Amino acid sequence: MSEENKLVAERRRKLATLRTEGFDFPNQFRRSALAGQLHAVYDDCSNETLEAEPVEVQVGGRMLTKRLMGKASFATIQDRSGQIQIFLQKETLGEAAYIAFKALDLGDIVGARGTLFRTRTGELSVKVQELTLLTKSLQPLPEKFHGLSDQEMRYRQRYVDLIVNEETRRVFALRTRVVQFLRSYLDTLDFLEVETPMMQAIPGGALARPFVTHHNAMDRQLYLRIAPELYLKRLVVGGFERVYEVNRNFRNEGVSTQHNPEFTMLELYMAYADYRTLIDLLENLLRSLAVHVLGTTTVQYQGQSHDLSKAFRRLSVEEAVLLHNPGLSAQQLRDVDALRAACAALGIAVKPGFGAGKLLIEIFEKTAEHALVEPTFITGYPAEVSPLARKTDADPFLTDRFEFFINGRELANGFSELNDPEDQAERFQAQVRQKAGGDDEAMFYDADYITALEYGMPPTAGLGIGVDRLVMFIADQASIRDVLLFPHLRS
RNA sequence: GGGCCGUUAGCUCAACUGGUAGAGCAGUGGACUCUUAAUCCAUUGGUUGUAAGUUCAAGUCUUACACGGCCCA
Repeated sequence: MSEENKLVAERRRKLATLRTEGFDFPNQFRRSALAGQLHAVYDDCSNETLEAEPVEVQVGGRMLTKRLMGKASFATIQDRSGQIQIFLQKETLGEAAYIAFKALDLGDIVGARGTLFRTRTGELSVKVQELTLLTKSLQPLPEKFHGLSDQEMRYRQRYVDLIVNEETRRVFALRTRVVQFLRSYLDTLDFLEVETPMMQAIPGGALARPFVTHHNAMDRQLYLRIAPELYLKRLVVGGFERVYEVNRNFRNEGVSTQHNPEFTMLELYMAYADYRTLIDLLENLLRSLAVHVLGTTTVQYQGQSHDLSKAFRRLSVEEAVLLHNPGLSAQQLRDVDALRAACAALGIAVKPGFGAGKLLIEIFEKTAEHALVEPTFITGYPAEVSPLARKTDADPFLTDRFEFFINGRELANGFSELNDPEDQAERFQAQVRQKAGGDDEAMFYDADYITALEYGMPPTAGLGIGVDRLVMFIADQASIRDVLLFPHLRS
């Protein structure tokens, strides 16, 4: 926009006038109370009580509504705790101050000193003795009734969304409580929170395309991490037997309602445990989380009710595939030719290098995953697609791995860790062959990680939880962008 | 990557089969000492996402592009 709009110009004129009168964005005003506290403490107080023993307060916040009359006015100010109404009379303030108040704009940030009272309709309010403009707002706020509803602007100008949309504030406050809960839950179990590199020379721990960056001083290519896994397991080798990390992973893929290029993962590693331990841990964690942040084990998600107090469903990949593909038999699930034919019938594009495990997972994702609506643990993932997981003793085609689904979406992934350094080296080599064959999501060979395993990692299980998706579920949001303060958008 | 939908005043939305773009809020001026989506009177505000095209005439039809939303891969 070449010419600034008239509403902004009007406010700039007001600011220029204010500056000539000495306004300088003052910062000495201090509050004695927040709106929410005042409501909590005094909402039950009668007006007689408030007048008998006057409560003087200093409140401050953004002015969101204004109801002007000739000699008295009401306005609402909002602080981090909520809103409170202020009442301004010409008689109390003096004529000049009252006129100055009338010239304020919605969105201005003010400080008010006065006493509490209750209006005739019973609303707790502050009768203002002195009003101070603290910050002049130059940009007009969205319409007061509908708020800001344009999705793009809500994401691009999240600060405006937060000012005017209570629901947005609720979701992000809830997100913070979810993350706090995850930390406290693990801290209680004697897990140690750690931080590991986000810039890695060898990106590992997941099958995904990495972002590439460059370190100028060292003239080296670095990758943004796709997962913290290999570093966290090095710490288990080091004797940190219970560790976790909560932070960002970066994956160079498309954007959707379920994907953002940077997203938050909680990964935890627990020595002297196996994947079953972590299935139980996750089930308990989710149940406790719901009770802690929502006050109930019944979670409503997009019109669907999920009762987390019941034992979660458990099913193997192969069972799920057989359930949704009546034409396939158990024997065929290990038969490359049969699986290849099934993929062709389902319209799944496959590559020549795909083995039975990879083909099986393709069929699972196409036919079964979306149907996992109720909370479900899926177990028995093929070794071919699980290069860091321990093989199942009785059936080395599979690994001791699980994923957790709600509403057809993967929320978590865990397994008994592969701690045999020679097996791990072979799996890395298989990945390198796939990468050479054109699979740019395949893993690199991480020699130092093998060395770490050669020092000996105790039997260990690990779990990763997609925090954004978990928050989507808990906060009943359909899009990942609604649980990310600043989601990725094209610029 | 593919399909469908959307983009109009600062914001929320109208504008029928193509016929010179309207309302509410916000703003401006005025009235009003208990309002709370305050009310009442008056009033300013638009290169209809961008660029082409069809037409006497385009917000409306066509094409391309940009950005967004939903669905699919």
